[in-house]
Amino acid sequence: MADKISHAVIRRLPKYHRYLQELMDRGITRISSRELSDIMGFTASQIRQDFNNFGGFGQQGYGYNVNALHYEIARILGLVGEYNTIIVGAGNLGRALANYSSFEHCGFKLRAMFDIDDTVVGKKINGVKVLHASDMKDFITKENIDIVYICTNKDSAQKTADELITNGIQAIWNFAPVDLIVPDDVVVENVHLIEDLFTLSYFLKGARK
Amino acid sequence: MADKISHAVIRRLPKYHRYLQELMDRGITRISSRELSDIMGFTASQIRQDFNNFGGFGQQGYGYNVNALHYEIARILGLVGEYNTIIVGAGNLGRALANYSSFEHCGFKLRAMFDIDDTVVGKKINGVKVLHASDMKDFITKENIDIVYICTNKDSAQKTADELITNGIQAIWNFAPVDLIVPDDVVVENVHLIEDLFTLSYFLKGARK
DNA sequence: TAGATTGTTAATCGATTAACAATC
DNA sequence: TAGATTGTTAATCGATTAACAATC
Repeated sequence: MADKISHAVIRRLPKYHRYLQELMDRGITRISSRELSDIMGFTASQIRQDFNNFGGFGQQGYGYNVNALHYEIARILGLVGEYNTIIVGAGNLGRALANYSSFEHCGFKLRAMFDIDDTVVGKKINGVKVLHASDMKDFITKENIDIVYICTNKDSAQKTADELITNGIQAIWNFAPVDLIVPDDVVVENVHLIEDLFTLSYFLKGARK
Repeated sequence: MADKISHAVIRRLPKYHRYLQELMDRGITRISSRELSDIMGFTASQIRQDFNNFGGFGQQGYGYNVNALHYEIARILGLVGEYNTIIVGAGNLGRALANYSSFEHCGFKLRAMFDIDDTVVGKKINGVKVLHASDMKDFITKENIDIVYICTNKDSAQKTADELITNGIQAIWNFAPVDLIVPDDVVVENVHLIEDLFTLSYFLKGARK
């Protein structure tokens, strides 16, 4: 337990969370690593290894309690409380994310959006105000913002990130097609959609040959 | 060269493509693995290994020709021609993707959108018609559709995928929060946004401790 | 108790890094 | 030719899988 958990393990946690949620929804209260292996496609061995990075959540001869395990993983992922979030860039993508209610349901509360375009500033999207980017600094500190979704174009992304970090932001969800340069204590999660599409293209080409 | 290229390598190709594009835009015609290492953050050794999976694109004592290398990677990724695409699900996410012109610029041409909701069917989004899902089968075959973006809710995603595959679709970009079950010759690329957000939450929680 | 299944150590596998001979 | 840098082999590192003793 403890030490440094590998990135590979952490990336699997949300998937465990999702499948355990589904089991709960179906009223299943108990599951073995073998059964979880069957439905998730990881090996039973890997599943046990993964969980044991964080402690012994199971019971020999029985398996895992679905509810308890789900809760533990939620806790590990930091999903027990709420996060305050904002979106920078009220273009198509920013607006789509604002309309996406799944994040809200999981505790990621959208407090405002920011843009520099006067045609959107002042409007509301899904009940959330679009403010001018010049008000961002004040808003972040006053409203205790935890996470920022960067939905600007690629040329503004780094400058935006710099300003956010200066004002204490430690978590950025970056949708702009650039690799942001940030200090060690800031975490960035990139969503580079076009790169996923290219990967798909690679395999499609292979399948056609 | 040849054999089976590892998934890890393939995932890096789009990033090489992006950085080489940038170098081209800046008028740089030549680069060494060492220099590329400096700007991309991969080791020079890894870069050379990666490229050599596909053949010797460099020249000893000189490095790599940026234009030639960029072209080779585009070719490997299958980005030389065009793809016909459709979107299933004209909700917020589907509409955002339809409005996202970057994909078009890279050769992924959106031919139509499909939905079952009469309030959107018949409308146009960014110049693309929203058709009724019942017309999908015909459209796919007539218009030679290569790639489908699934933007339905999670309950409809598998059924949609099944129908698509029955009608010959071999590449799916899945935005619904489920793991689609597909035959071996069908490629699926998942975008599970909420899982990325959970990962961000994990690291943010860690940074705060 | 006997059976089942975890927790955990050891073995294997694959990916990354280092080193260097080949060669432009 | 001398210097630079690739292509490629060997060494290392890390992650996955297998095995099994612990134990519920």
